Amino acid sequence: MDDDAQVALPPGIDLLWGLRPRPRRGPKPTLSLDRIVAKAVEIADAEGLGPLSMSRLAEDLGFTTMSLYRYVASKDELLTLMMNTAAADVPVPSDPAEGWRPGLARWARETLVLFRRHPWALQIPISGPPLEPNNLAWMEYGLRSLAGTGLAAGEKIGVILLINGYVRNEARLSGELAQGMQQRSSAQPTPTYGQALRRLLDPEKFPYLWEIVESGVFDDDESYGDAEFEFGLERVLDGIEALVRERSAGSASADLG
Amino acid sequence: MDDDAQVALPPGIDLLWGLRPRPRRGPKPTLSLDRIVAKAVEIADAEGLGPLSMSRLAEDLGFTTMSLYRYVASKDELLTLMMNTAAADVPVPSDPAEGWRPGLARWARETLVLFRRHPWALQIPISGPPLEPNNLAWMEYGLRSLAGTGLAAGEKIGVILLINGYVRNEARLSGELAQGMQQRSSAQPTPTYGQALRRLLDPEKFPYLWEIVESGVFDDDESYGDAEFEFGLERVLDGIEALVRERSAGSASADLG
DNA sequence: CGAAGCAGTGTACGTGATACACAGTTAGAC
DNA sequence: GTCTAACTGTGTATCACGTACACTGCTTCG
Repeated sequence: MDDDAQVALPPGIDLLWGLRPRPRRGPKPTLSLDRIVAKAVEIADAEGLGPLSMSRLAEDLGFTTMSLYRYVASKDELLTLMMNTAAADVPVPSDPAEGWRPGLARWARETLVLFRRHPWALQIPISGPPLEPNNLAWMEYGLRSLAGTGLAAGEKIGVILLINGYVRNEARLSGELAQGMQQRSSAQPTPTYGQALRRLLDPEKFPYLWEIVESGVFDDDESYGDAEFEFGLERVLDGIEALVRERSAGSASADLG
Repeated sequence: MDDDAQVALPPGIDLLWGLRPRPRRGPKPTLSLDRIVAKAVEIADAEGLGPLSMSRLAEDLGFTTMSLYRYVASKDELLTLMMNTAAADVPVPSDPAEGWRPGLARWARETLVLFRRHPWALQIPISGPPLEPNNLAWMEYGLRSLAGTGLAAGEKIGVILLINGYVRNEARLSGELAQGMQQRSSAQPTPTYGQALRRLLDPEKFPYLWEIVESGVFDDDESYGDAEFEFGLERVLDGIEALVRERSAGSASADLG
């Protein structure tokens, strides 16, 4: 009648929270979970998720493929562990006097750094809200900034998800762009986005798009930089500020009663 | 010295724009590209991208696996074609008198419908900006609303990408939630997000998250609905409105000279 | 009318994830 | 101290999947 192992957790989550019993007998392990995950992250950082196969990973570690399965139940589980590791560069506790807005902005920038450092983290298929300890710590970090705002619980989550979504999207866009540039500098001649559109588009059928193409914005590779990120972030924060003001006004009058 | 086939386009793009020569001799085809892509979309809509294998697809069509390769160069190409088909429910030309804000809001809602209908479209690995005709038409549709705003070309693109990103994120979130609910109703007992967090979290290490957990928002499956979408959308549009106002004020004074 | 080009098929290969059984190793039970 | 269960690293095997290649029979153009 213990309720500990009652409900199934997604693969790898129990391991991350130390809920999986450690082996007691047997030979000293030569490999280790940490080394496996670290190497996997290293490969994914450098070459993406595609070239990361269990055999490739094992080879880079100097072991056989199957040895990895002594530490990891499946590749799926490995990906979960990698996700947790990617979020391990845990942000410093922010100054409590910092306002919610600079706090969230800082959170957003650090999240962007995370996704730039580990672009594959955007492509891991996610089956639900995060349960990895480091990812939850990251969320906690964001929530801390909202503590004094008087927002309802659901609203706080909404704000966190909104910003996280914004950052993810920016990271994805700049990642795609970087990928395009990389391809262009490689062997086969891939055209610029602007070049491709000029060749394909019928100006009469796509007048508005054509106008943009003609402006030349699509021709330089440098489009999506930090300035765009900061600008969009401010827009999103503006929207949140409206909500915060509304709530703090309401709760202030209630508190003053 | 023709410059037509000079530069390489991503796989499938040439086909979509009618740039691939049609075969002249040989037996009458029994299969067709349209049927293949339609069936592929059907499978992906119903079961996701995972179960969509070339053999499964062929079987459902009543042909052999290899017959598909008479119409499609690779699975990658097939995915591109599917993407284009997903965006085929082309939006009606909007009333030109409609303001930019309701126009963009409508565009956002229709994009959300697209991603709800074809959740797999969010998971197709994208290597760059869209080149599929229907996806470009979709973009064009969004740009039309921005015609009278006086925004610069780069800003218009930024706005379009911002909204598209917001919608993608909301669709992803509600998709994940639906997936979780589906699993919960299946055989193995998967816990609610709230249940899982209650079991894993140390309230002292995650005080802010714990507060949310205690509030119960994580316990009902109904969290992410249309109300949240509309709310967040209005916030994003608020941010854009600020930009538009700034630009129209500037250009107005310039135009009046 | 004859051959070039093409549709659908069958076979085959390479890769990737992973189940399973085996040999050597180690920590406790007696 | 000894025995054995538990465990590590490995080799082998299987299955699913994407796709190259060669074959047969049909169609259309020169």
